[in-house]
Amino acid sequence: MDPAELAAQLLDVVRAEAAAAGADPESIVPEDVPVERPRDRDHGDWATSAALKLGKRIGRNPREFAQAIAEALASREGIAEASVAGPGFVNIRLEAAAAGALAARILEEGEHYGRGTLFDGVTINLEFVSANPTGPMHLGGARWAAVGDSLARVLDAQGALVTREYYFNDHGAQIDRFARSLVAAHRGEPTPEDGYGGSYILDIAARVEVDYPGDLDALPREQQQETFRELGVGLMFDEIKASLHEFGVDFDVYFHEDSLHESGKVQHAVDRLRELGHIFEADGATWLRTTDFGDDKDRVVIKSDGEGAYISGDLAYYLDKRERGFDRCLIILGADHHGYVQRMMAMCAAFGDTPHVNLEILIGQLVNLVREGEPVRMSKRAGTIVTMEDLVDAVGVDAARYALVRSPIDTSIDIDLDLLAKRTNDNPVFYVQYAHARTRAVARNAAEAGVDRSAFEPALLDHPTETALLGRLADYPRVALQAAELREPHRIARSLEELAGDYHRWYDACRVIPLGEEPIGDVHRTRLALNEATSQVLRNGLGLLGVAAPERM
RNA sequence: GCCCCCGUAGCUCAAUGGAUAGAGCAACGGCCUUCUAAUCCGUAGGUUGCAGGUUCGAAUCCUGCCGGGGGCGCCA
Repeated sequence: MDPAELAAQLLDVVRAEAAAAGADPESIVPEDVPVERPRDRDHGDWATSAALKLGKRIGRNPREFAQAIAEALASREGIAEASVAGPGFVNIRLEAAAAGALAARILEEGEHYGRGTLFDGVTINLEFVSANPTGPMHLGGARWAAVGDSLARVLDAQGALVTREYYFNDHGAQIDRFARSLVAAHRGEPTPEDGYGGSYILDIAARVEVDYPGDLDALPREQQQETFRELGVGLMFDEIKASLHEFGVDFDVYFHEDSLHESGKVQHAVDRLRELGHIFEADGATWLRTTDFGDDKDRVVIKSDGEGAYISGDLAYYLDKRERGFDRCLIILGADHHGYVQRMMAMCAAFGDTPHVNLEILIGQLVNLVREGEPVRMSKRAGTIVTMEDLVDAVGVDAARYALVRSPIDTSIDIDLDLLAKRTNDNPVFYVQYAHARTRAVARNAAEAGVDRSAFEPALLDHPTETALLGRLADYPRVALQAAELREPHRIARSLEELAGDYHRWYDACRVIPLGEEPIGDVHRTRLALNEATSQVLRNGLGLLGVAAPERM
């Protein structure tokens, strides 16, 4: 029996009890009768706080109500025991056979176990990273790469049609500064006041010199800068793409901001908003009346010099995404951009869309670099950045991705490269990966010893570590669903760590391959199924994180 | 000044409004002639920043304060 079946039984029972108390059974919805994993395993396999939640509503004392639920539940098939505890919790213990049957189901469903239908058929555009091509990928970008890619997988597992998109900002003043820095490097001049330092500028400048077929110094200054801009941005972008690919993150669409301006999409978006009556002219500029939609001030869309303001690109980009047919547009932004959320939502509403539904912005906190306990200020311009490549070199792709995806995005995280490089064992990714490698070792040894899966007797899976392991496996689909609902892939990682712990404890207590002269029995064959089911769920979960599930370690 | 995020074990961090707040690392003590000891078992470690409030129940929600980070342009 899995939680969904138990929940159905529970709802049935609670509705009957509610009716007996004179309440309308249909007023009781599944959300009122949660099936939870008790924190303390001694309390049972599952628990519900339904009596506490509903007691007042239907006018019954919670403990008495819980007692009635427990009694009705205990007589149901597959349930070994149901009892009342504390202020009105109902603790439920399943029969071993009912709990153990899950192992067979997981093996049947294979890589589909844990997938859901929350976003069936919904088209989602997930934009993340979108770092400016003015320098290599830094730690912050690496965090969004890890989180964004994992979130895409988590949403996909709920049936969504996800497009991973990178907004490539190749238009505007920052790019100009980048180009001027390259020119300065080329000429051996010092870095311009507002330019970018760092050795990578010298590298890129040198590569532009090699790539350019003609004589750079024969070009007029303006054209020279334009050449450095075009080639330099291209090189930088290729480098970013390569780093991301190395990191296991590939995008479906790399969207160039320049194309918005060149193709008239900015004008199209402004025209559309004008039709809707949200545009006005003042002080020689064109404005969007975002204050009608909750923004604290109106925003300039077209500056008085005729150039589009930054937001004009966002307008055009958002409209373009919607016109490409995406139901939902998700954007992961760093905390340094949180000030844009309000105006972006206002913009979304101005187009007639629903903020936080058609457009959703996830604000992630920053990654701090720490060295010997002291924070190190990272600055692209000063060249004191730690790149994604540095991180990968220090700890490897799996450990890096895992470390970045294992925390909720609204907490800032500290990365100490020296620490990670020295003591890579303190990264829990190895704990989880080791559990998977162990399942494979057991499988290999079982095959050699002649333990097969010709029998499956779930009632034999009655050891406490087996009950615990099965409960965790049963809980996995709920975690996957929750990760998608809350856009929190870190929940997958945390859950896998718990699963790995349950597996290691089971491994320690229950043998798949008999010892010595002991004959192979159905208990061993059945345990092999549990081993394979655990292996499958670990693979599925690590797959959602984009972290490898090794055969050996 | 206003806005957003955070404050939990020595460290890094978890925890749908639920029961005795949990993991990993670090510390200390145990288990390998047995499917991988990167495992497992045990000990120690806490006024969940502070003060109120909401309720059967608060780390979680509300208010105020303290501390840390970030943001508030016709920059991008």
